[in-house]
Amino acid sequence: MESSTDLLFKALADPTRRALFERLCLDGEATVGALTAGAGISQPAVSKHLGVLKQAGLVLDRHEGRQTHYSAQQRALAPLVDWTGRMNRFWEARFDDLEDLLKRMDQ
Amino acid sequence: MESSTDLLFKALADPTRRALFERLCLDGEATVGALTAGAGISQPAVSKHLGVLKQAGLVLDRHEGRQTHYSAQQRALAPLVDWTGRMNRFWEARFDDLEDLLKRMDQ
DNA sequence: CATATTCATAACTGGATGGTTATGAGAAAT
DNA sequence: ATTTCTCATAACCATCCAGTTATGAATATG
Repeated sequence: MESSTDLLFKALADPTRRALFERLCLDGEATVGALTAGAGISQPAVSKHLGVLKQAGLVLDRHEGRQTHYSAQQRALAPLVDWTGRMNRFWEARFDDLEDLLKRMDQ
Repeated sequence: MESSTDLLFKALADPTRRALFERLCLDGEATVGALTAGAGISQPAVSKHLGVLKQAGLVLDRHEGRQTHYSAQQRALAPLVDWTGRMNRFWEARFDDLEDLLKRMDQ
């Protein structure tokens, strides 16, 4: 079983995939053809990347005639934001402890 | 050439590596032996993971006698936080635009 | 000095992964 | 109906990667 957080990190680990997601964030919805034009790789490769992003919940697809429009689903980044927050909270906590210690030493 | 952001994402993509980093964040400094005890994999595997984390700037190592102490360097998460921020800003911006539009329509 | 401990590195292996070309499915156009 | 267009999937390949065992380097211990 693979956790959804794991899927998320793995999906974003590939730079080509991140670039696709970034473009969708910046420019909004785009077709596979449009995305392929700027990606520097073949259309099937782009489709596969989009499949991975979709599985991670990072993009949505919408079928319109013979083309598929993909769009970013920024909400899917939430677990990543939460995780970094948790990791940093401990840092801040330890920082606060240090401050407390210094304060107590000052008295 | 591999960007430092890329190194960061790739380093965190592996669940074993994330677990090691999380442990260092939670419990602070630890030796390779201690980390190996809880990792469920061989010591060389742990050492390799720590090497990857170190290269990504996520951990620091301190040699003391014959043991090496590793500690989390939470600051290294900054680019990740920035990136998620940038990706979400556009979402918020578009959200703000929608709010503006609704406001203007309301007048 | 000899031995034990702790970690890092080397060499290897199986499986995942990112790319390719070929092809098929479905919708539009002629 | 045939052709064209857009995308997804299949099959394949090279490379990367996470794990292993074996071993060496450096430090502590007897």
